[in-house]
Amino acid sequence: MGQRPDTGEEDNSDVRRFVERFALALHDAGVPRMPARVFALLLSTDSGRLTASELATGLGVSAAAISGAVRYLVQAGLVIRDRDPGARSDHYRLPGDLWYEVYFQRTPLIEQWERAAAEGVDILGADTPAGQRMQETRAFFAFFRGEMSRVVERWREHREQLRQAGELPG
Amino acid sequence: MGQRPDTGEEDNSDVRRFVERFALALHDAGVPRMPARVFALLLSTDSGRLTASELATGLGVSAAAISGAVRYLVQAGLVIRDRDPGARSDHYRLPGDLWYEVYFQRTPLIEQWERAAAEGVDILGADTPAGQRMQETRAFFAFFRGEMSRVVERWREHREQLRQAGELPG
DNA sequence: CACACGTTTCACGAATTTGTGAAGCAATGG
DNA sequence: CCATTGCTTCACAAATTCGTGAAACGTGTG
Repeated sequence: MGQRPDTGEEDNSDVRRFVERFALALHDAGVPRMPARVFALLLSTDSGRLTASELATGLGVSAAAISGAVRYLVQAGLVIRDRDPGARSDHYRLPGDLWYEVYFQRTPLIEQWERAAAEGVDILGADTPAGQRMQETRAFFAFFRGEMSRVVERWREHREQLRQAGELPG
Repeated sequence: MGQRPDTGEEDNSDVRRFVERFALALHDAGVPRMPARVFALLLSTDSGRLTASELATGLGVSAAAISGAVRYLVQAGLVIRDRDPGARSDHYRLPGDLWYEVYFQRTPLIEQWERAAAEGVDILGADTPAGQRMQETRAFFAFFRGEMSRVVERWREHREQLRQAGELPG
């Protein structure tokens, strides 16, 4: 954890325990284990930006584990890979507008659910009780997808208010 | 699948494929495999209510697998266990207001995330960049929890509109 | 009351996920 | 140009999850 001053074993141990705990919560939400740990570690660093080597050291795992994890996170849009000109190392960093991006990246997943439900209506029969329940399920996902867009826009507004009220750093 | 007329192997096979597909989507969202399959099967039956034995037959698995799965779903509040007086079998059914209940049951999970983030602020230091990012994370979850309550209330209204417009069965 | 039924629990094998060490590959820098 | 660096890939072992069959348990019914 090159970005954190090492203020002692106990402090470091608290942070590491927190990282693992947060990663478990992400895992419960469906994120595979190593990507969850990488994301939680990035969240817990001052820079929000680490090399693969730093990630491996910070989590106490091999470079191979990091390679798989960051591939997942980059593909999911949860982490951005960049590199300074002339540098040897890729850096992995959090999106600038973090939670906006995280939830924005959920949209294709919800669309996928919506399509699955729509196909379910055909398969089950639009005039059957099961088909009608599935119709409602499709309508819910369509509705939810639209609402999520609005929620994350409102989050930005809300965050701005919190910043002006001094409750979040600006 | 006692509730579905068996209209032929191909039709049944489509439904079963759909169930497995939907279950995979639930699994991607963090639901363990067997509970996801049970939930998807209940969704796909006309009654939305099956015994353990019917669930086992419908999914082609053992009674033991169903026992574990329904324990998870009942504890998560996603399925309700009931029994007719004098019957030998428990039935497992979907909540009446399905998607309202599903998302309502997510609230404790969001609260858990919020608490984890609050603890992270302490651990990382409220005046560090990492701590401030975690402060924003906590604020996001608090905001999101409130918004989710509103979203599911709005869903009910929206669904009522769809019903009156004839786009959903009433 | 005895028996059958409908699970649930237990012990464990099968399947899948996770993460490793070593080799391979691409590119940086002297 | 070439040695070194910083990964990525590969083959596979370790860990975890998943699901089974059999036994145990609780209860409904004749």
